[in-house]
This record gives sequence, structure tokens and C-alpha cells, in this order.
Amino acid sequence: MAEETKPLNFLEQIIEEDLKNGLDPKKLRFRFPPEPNGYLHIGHTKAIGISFGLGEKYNAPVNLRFDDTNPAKEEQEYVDAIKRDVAWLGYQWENELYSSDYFQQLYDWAVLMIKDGKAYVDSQSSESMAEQKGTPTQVGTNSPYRDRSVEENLDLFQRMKAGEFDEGTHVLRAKIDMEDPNMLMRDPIMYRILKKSHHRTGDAWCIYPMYDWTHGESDYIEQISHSLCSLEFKPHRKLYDWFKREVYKYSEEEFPRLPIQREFARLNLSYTIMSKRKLLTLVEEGIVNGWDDPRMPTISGLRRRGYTPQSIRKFVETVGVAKRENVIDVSLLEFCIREDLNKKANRVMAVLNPVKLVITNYPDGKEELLTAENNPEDPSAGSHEVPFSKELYIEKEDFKEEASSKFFRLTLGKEVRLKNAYIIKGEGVVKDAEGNITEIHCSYDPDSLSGSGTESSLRKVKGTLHWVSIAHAKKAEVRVYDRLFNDEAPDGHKDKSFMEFVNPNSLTVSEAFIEPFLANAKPGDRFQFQRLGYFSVDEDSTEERVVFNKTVGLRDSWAKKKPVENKPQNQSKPQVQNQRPAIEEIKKLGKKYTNLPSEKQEAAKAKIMELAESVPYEDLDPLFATAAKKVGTRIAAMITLGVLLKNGQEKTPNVLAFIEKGKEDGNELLVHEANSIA
RNA sequence: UGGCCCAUGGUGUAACUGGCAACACGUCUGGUUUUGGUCCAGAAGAGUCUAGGUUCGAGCCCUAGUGGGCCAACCA
Repeated sequence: MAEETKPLNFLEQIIEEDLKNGLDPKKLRFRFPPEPNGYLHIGHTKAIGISFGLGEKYNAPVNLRFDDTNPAKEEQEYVDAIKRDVAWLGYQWENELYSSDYFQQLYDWAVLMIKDGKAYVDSQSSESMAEQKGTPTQVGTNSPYRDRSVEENLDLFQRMKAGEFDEGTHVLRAKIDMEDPNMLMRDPIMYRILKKSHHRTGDAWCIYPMYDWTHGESDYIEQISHSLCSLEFKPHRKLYDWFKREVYKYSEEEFPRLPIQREFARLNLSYTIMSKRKLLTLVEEGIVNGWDDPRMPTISGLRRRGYTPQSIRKFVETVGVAKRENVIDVSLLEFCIREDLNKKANRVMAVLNPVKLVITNYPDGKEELLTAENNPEDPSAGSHEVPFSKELYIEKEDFKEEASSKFFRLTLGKEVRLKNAYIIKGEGVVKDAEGNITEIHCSYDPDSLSGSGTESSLRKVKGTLHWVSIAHAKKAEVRVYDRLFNDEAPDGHKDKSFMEFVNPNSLTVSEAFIEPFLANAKPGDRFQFQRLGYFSVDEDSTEERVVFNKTVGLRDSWAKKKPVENKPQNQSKPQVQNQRPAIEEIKKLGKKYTNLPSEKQEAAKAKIMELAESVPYEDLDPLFATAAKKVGTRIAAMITLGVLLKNGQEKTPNVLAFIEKGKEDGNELLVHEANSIA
């Protein structure tokens, strides 16, 4: 039998290769190095999962190292939150360490480098230094202070440390090469003066090392074997390697192994932002209620929302590791939490949007305690009792006076089952003066009780509804969340701020009715509200009132098929969704188009035109804009012209302007396309 | 007047280092079901950015092009 081996990701391959080349597995050592300047988010989860995951896989230690070299932005609160979050995810670090632990060692090495002529004190303004640095396409020039004597450098650096100078007056720089094509190699700053007290070292230091001078050396001191970080640090690798070789000269015996840095693509999630700075803005502007708001992509937000550590770990594992830019669809995250909770969460009944249901032939004042299975996925979860009586609440959505045969719920004259209870038949409605339904009347079949085994109880009816008994139900607050942003890539727009895409309706608070079984649920408890979704008890709950957060809805194939009449008058959204596949396809073809050989271009063009026909006229301008941006004006022209001519509609201003411009520019292609289509 | 990285179904990740492109999510059928959930069975969807080269054979190697990303903080 062939052994099923999971393919290795590229980082594991690197490690396997190193092992094969003689690296002692005992020397394997990793680290997760957050800066304590904000809360961890789902993006960090990937980095955490990679380093700690490797640690688990190779049975190697993983350090949690706080990269705390900038006292201006870092706080103890964040340190505590980060530790809490990593621990909650279920990872154990070998050592809790701080870059600030190495300030003295770093200083000593810096002095040695000065003595070796590898570092110097620069005393220019940051502006003139920036000027000399050049640009990515233009080499830099040497600082006038670059050739200061060793003695002078030593003296100045010592006085910097002693606090004799103001912030911004001097820095220590590595002497490398101002003409290096990699800008990080152009005499990078190692130390700056910062007269701020540090959350751990207090006022012991007033010079603080920069990231590049700190990170690799911390890895080196801790004898990290593989220092894994995200792609944007790739250019830093050259400097990382340069510094580590310098320092190796001084400490070869104490620290024999040199670490290596490797980079992977960071995680991006659709409809969310992943920048600590921007998340901080949301908190500070009051868009959300703190870092742990359940709408936040922070780990603490996800936790409060009801996500389990296991689901997040599964997510990270599923997402994989590679080097290309990626955007993961939130649906994958949702899948992971549903999958986990499906097995773990007890089923209960709660009505979020109630309408009264009266069972006319059920005796007044009668009560029954019915049995409800806790979890059909897990027989060992047992069952609980749920009270039943003549007057119930059901969801407004679950009743229509009349509906098509596709509607499996309660209508007049049709039968449905009340979950765990009886089969009922819609008999009539009571309405108020405005015609709103205030009561639904129905009859029940006394022989149809769930689990009674009678012939009547075994009848198949097309729908099953959840319900609560009005007399027994408790009130609860239910917080339902929608995505925080309306745009797939809120911070992906050059000309627009992510704040413009904030969804004003991301939180809906409602009063719901829950079965009494839930009355003493504790914060953190998770349930499936039958037919609605997964909900978890929020820490805001009190003795009198339980507060639930909706974690995620159930998969709902009915919602997709629902006829439009059922939908709120939100017209633009469904259209956008319907149109998406066509647009996606057009964009894709358009991207290829210019590169295609001419015979294939014809076919591609035909396909594009065909697809374009399904694009509604009203969406033409947005489509045009998208197409023009994404696939170039030629394709945009073809699409828009195609749609226009197909629909026989008037041209919109944008398109007209475009065509005019094409003519002005003497764009033969455009004119040709226009004529040929016409 | 640059350097580096990347390019596989809608999304993400694979393809044993060259052998007829697989898995997961999503989508769509059908079945089971006292959750329009779960579960089960099945389907559609890419020929691997383009061109050229090496090879019996290329998604994997080479060259060029195209497209995307990163790099000019006394941030990390």
C-alpha cells in the first residue's frame, strides 16, 4: 500500500534539504517575532501557524520574541494581548523573549564595528540623508561624515548613548555601499536617538537599534535556524546576511550557527483589511467597539465572534504556503468554522424575528415537555427538554399566505412540522389595520408527535420549522454581523481610502426569543440555532439577559434560489453578483487578449462579445471603467460597443467620451472595431 | 534610470524535480434527512500569461516579452 504523504510546502522542502545536507535536526529552531504595537490578526495567524507548525512538525523549539525596538509605538497592553492570542490558538513557545533583551549585546557589537571601520556616526538632517540615498533607479552619494575617524565615531556614539544629544541630531550608520542597487544597503541606519521610555527597559537607553540591525542579530543570538517572514522583507535579506557575517566575526565561538531568512507570501482575506495601522483607525474612529469587536479580523475579534482555535488552525493549514500574492475568499474561513461547530455545537431553537402562531385545536393552558436531540452529529451529546404550548413564536420568514411549491414552509392549507413537536396545518391569519399579520392560526395533528412512532408521526411533510413557546421563552439580545466592508479589497484602491467602504450596516442588534434551556448559557458557549446558524454567548451577558453573537450562518441553498419577490428592495446587489462571473471572465480573456496570436484573438473576441451580452445595460459604465482599468481600452471598447449595439441603447457619456477620444487620438483600432461591430 | 520576487480552473494550494494537471473551498445536479444544515453520489469548470528554444516528451529547464508585487521611514 502506497503511503500517503502530504506534499511539502517550499519552506519544508528547504528544511528537508538542509537536513539532508547535514543539519542536525536538534539545531532546528524557529521564532515568531511580533512587534507589540497592536493586536494580532488573522494574517498573523498564518505566520504563527508556519513557525509554530514547523516547530511541532520537527519537534523543534519556537521562541515568542517581541520585536520591541521602537518605544514610540509599543505598549505592554499589546504584549499581553499577543501572548493571550498565541496561547489561545494552542501554541506553546519555548521562551518568551524580547529584542530589548539584546540591547547591550547589540551595542557592544556596534562598537566593534565602529572600531573596524564598518560603522560611522552621521550628523546630517534626515532630509539630506534621504536626498543622498538616491532612488530605486538612481544611485546614492556618500555622506560628508562618512570618513570620520574611528576615534571621533567612538566618542560621538558613546555620547549619543549617554544622552548628550537631541533626537534627530546623530545616527549610527553601517558603512556599506551608497551605490548598491538595493537601497537597504546604502549605509543603513543602525541606531537613532529616541528620548522615550521603553515599556521594558524604561529610561536605561536613549538610543534604540533599528529593525535591520536588531532582527537578524536576535535570530543569531537565539540560534534560530530558519527565520521565516513575509515577502516584503525579501530585500532585507541582503542586509540581514551582511550584518550577520560582520557579527559572526566577533562571536563565532559563543554563537556558532548563522540563521537564514526565507520569505513567504502573507495572507490576504477578501472583504477585510490586514494592517495594524488601519485596524487601529477603526478602533480609534469608533467604527468598531475595540480590538476585540466581533467584526474585527483580529484573533481576539474572531474569538469573541465564536471562532474556535481549531477552526482557525484548520484554515491556515488549508490556505497553504507559497510565494505568490493571494487573496483568500472569506467563504473558506466560514467553511472551517462551520465544519468544526457542526460537530461540537448543541442544537437549540431561537426565534429572531417572531410572529405569533396559535394552535387552535390545542387545549388552552396545556403544556408539554418535548425531547430535543442535542446534536445529530454526536449521539453522545444527549438531549434536552423543550416546553410546548398553544401559543408559539415562529420566524416571520417561515410563513406566507400563499406561495409556490418551492416554498417548503408554512402556508395556508399546507402542512409543516414543528421541529421536535407536531405537524401543523395553516388555517388562517389575523391582521391589523395596516394589513400586517399579527397572528397565524393553525391546527395540529395530535398523533404526529416527533418520536412517538405512530403512523401519523412518520408522515413526510416538506418543511420543518423551529419555534419557541411564548409562555416559556426568554428574551435575549442577538447581535448579527455583516461584513465590515462592502468592497472585496477595501485597501486596494489607490485613489480611495478603505474608510469609504465601511459597511454602515455591519451590526444588527435584535431582541430574540430563546428556549429556556439557553437561559443560563455562559460566555463562550456555542450553539447552533436550528436553521439559522451558529451563535456564541458574549461576555456582555448578564444574569437577566443573555447576549449572543452570530458566528456564522448555516449554508443556505434556499437563499440563493429564493425568488426575487422575497428579497428586500436592494436591487443593485443581486445584479452585481449576477454580473460578476461574466465580468470576471471578460477580464480574464482581456488580460490574455493582447498577447494572443491573431487567430486566437478572433475567438477570444467572440467570446468576450458573447459574455458582454449578458451584462445589463445599467452596469455598462462601471463595467467600462473596470474593463478599461483592468484589461485595457481596446477590450473595454469592444465590450461597451458590443453591449450598446446589442441592446440598441443610447451611448452613455463615458462611452461617448471614450469613442471621441479614440477618434481624436487617431486610434484606428478603436474606430475599426466600432465600424466592424456596427 | 535600476534591483529583487511572482505568474496553474472563480479562489487557494499540488503535480514524486521533465511523463496525458490533482486536492480543498466555491458553483451546479441527484439521493438521504424531523435543520432548505449535515451526510452520500455525481457534474461543470484550467490545458498551466505570451512567443521562441532544449527534449522522444515541458506547467516544471533556458531566452525574450507581457502582467502583477516589493524597494527611496531616524517604522517593523
